[in-house]
Amino acid sequence: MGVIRKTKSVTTILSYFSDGHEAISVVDLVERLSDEMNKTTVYRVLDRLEDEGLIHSFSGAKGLTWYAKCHDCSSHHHQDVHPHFECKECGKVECLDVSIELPQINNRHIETADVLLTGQCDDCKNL
Amino acid sequence: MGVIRKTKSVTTILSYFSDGHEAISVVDLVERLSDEMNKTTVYRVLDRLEDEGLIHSFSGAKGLTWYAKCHDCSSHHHQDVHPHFECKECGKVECLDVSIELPQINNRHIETADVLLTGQCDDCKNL
DNA sequence: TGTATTTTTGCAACTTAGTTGCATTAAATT
DNA sequence: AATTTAATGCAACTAAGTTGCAAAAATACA
Ligand SMILES: [Mn+2]
Ligand SMILES: [Mn+2]
Ligand SMILES: [Zn+2]
Ligand SMILES: [Zn+2]
Repeated sequence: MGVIRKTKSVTTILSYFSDGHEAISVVDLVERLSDEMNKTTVYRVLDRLEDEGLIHSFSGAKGLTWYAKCHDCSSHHHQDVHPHFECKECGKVECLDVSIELPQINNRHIETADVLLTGQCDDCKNL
Repeated sequence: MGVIRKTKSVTTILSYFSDGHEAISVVDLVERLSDEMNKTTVYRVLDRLEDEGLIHSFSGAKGLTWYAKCHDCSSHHHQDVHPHFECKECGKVECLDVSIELPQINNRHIETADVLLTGQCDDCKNL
């Protein structure tokens, strides 16, 4: 338990995740791998990689699912709590290297905070 | 321009929005109104009501679209920037009466912040 | 080795939220 | 009342994601 099998699909998909902070949408990945593997496989491999704490998923502005590399997670310890940013101009999505403090709200017990910021990325700002 | 026509559908749908802060998912609304109006009508009426600043939409944890009443918006001025809360136990979704300050992020121009908090609501906490 | 067992993959069919085109109905303008 | 405009119903569609099952690949183990 707790070790991902490095099948061909796994290796291929992992190679799409840069060490940086840029995310990939599942739709994009399915499209780009369409003549290499089935979309069901893409979904299932991403699922396993997330279970093992290698990548994490979140929803973008249009409700699509995005994945990005985890930096300090494992299957036991999922600790990647940061905002995500989506550029309205070019559509790029990235993890922000900022930590989120869970707000205290009256009469509620807050467990998670999903923060999605949108605006213009550096490239698009300077056009 | 800028005035919603109070058709039967509009009145019926508006009656589902309490003056409080609880949200309704579109799916739920479509289901509850299923023998009264077509789902396309529900989507279109919600759309119009949002355009006029009477309600606002956002995505819940499972990617569904939710709507809630706006408190200080109009068709000209959409100003309802607050976090939303989804209870993991009972599924209730509500607007939180707290304002969000847009974070400053290096090299990016942030325009909007969507914050979704999840956890336990008051009712579910005390079970 | 070779055989049995387990895991992964492909494929087709399905589910579900949301959208679109078009004809009909209702409301507002004149 | 006749004309114009906006709202609705309906059926068909789109797109993301899921499921069941059989085939293929990887692993275990005699
Ligand atoms: Mn991230
Ligand atoms: Mn709200
Ligand atoms: Zn950009
Ligand atoms: Zn609750």
